[in-house]
Amino acid sequence: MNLEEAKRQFIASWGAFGTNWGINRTMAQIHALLLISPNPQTQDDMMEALNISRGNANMNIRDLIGWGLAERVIIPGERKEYFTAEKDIWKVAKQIVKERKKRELEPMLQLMDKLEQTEGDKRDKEMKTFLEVIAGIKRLGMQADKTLDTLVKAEENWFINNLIKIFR
Amino acid sequence: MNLEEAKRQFIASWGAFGTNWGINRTMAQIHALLLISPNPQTQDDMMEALNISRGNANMNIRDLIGWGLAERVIIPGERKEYFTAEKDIWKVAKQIVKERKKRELEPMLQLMDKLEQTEGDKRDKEMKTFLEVIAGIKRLGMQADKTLDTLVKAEENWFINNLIKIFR
DNA sequence: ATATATTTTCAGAAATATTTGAAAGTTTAA
DNA sequence: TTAAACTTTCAAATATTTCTGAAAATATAT
Repeated sequence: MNLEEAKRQFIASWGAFGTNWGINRTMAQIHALLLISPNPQTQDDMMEALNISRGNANMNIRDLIGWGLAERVIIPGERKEYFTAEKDIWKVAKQIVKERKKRELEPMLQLMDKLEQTEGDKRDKEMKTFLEVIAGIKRLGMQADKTLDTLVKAEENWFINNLIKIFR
Repeated sequence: MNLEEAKRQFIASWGAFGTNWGINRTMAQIHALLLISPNPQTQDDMMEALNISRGNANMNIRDLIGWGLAERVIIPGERKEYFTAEKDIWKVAKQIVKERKKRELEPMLQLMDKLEQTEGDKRDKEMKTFLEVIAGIKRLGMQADKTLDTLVKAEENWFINNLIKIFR
């Protein structure tokens, strides 16, 4: 397989992969494109490479920036804006974990706190089952929260060396 | 808040939450319903509780079973099939990790292996960047694969006690 | 100031994913 | 058997998400 074909396949697969994780295809594809581009890209570069419209490109580039996965680059003397992505995959993964934690785990824990306050007879079977499930989710969520917090602060080597050793 | 309202909200939120993770709303809602139901439920129970059609219920119940998150229960003397879900959230989480790993991580690593074979001049900047990204993803993926493998074999307490201690 | 380049917005169009419901299939009881 | 109870299937309908493209807004150069 040659490079062009490999890139094409990487971008397509990354997009499909994103779809399974609630990330829109174009955003994942733009990210993939930036990952494998040695130089910063303009919006027009991406529109052409991925065959997408101006509006779509613009919106998804900005979402990527919102996720902390891409950033604007100023190139002196150039009128257009350029964009790049962090290429260290470990940092990328940490960033994604950090964002999803903030956007999803934390709100979910708040909901559990609220649902834990449900009023009713705790000897009732329905009530008991409900509260146990809520408590279980909360407990797991809190563990995950703590663990991921530490994870995003960890350095890669530290992570590999320790975690893999522990998990043997 | 009373129990009925709390249940309603839990089911709705679980469904919305699932959506962010590439899981269809109905499947997540059925799962939520089973989680908080002390007794096994029939398809008709679920159709009524969630206001969904027969076909939708049937298809998603079977998907849940395919994910190992629900199972059929035979109740002697009853004609209808009943369904339950594992209520230990730690086991549920492990099961989800196990399935997603099999369905997504493993195929992704296979793709990286293939893309790593891309032919071309390794001194070319485009080529170099591409191969480095692929290698990075592969490396992270393999770590995750190993780690998650051990995770799904771990017992909850063991996990809590060790991991949280390590990650301090 | 004016023109030109570039970015952003957003209503409608298109694509994708989900759901319905009726018909076909299967199982069980008598 | 036969019939009733129940489950499964899937084409079409619906709902949801994503994408387009042209117009508006903004920024930059002359």
